[in-house]
Amino acid sequence: MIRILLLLIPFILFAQKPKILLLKVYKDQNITGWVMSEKLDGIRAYWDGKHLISRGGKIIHAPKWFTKDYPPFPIDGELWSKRGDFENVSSIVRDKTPSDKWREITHNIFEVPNAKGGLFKRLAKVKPYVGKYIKIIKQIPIKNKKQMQNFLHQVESKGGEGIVVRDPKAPYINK
DNA sequence: TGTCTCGTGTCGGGTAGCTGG
DNA sequence: CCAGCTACCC
DNA sequence: GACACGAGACA
Repeated sequence: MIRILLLLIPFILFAQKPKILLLKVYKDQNITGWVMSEKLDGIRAYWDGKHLISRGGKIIHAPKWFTKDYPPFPIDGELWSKRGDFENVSSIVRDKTPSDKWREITHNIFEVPNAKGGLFKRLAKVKPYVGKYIKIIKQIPIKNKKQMQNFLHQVESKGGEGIVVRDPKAPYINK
């Protein structure tokens, strides 16, 4: 129906590799008190503390210098460059022998697996590591439905894919 | 019974990688 | 080097 | 990801 996506509260565990949370289509639930962010159209990448792993569990060969300052704990986000550049990002990121084009890429974090507390507290753990390549996706508190619709239209007008809304109080459950 | 939701399966545009000629 | 097919991304 | 279907849940 609508092009808004809702983050699954209890999420699904992937076959073996990454424990990834998936998105559901926004229905019409109470989202007051929730947060929203732009849904970036890039490549999902999970950092397990040592390697970047794709949604399907494949290792993403990033240059040494790209992951040099990554944290020792897991973080999850989207490899992205700019709007409407998915094919390019896909190409860069999936190259087995990484090129200098990785300079264009940023890893936009939206989750910190295994961390305690609500979303903001978890994301705060990443702050010391934010730099040229690691970014934290801005989470905007939702005041009401209208404000959310405005944000969605704003994102779409800029060529964005949609927005993600989620409950910041929900902990990251590790099943 | 009709409607809505959710899980599963298939297909598609596009690129990387492997192999054989 | 190139065509054809598989594997992955969303 | 986009669709198409079918099994369940619900009123």
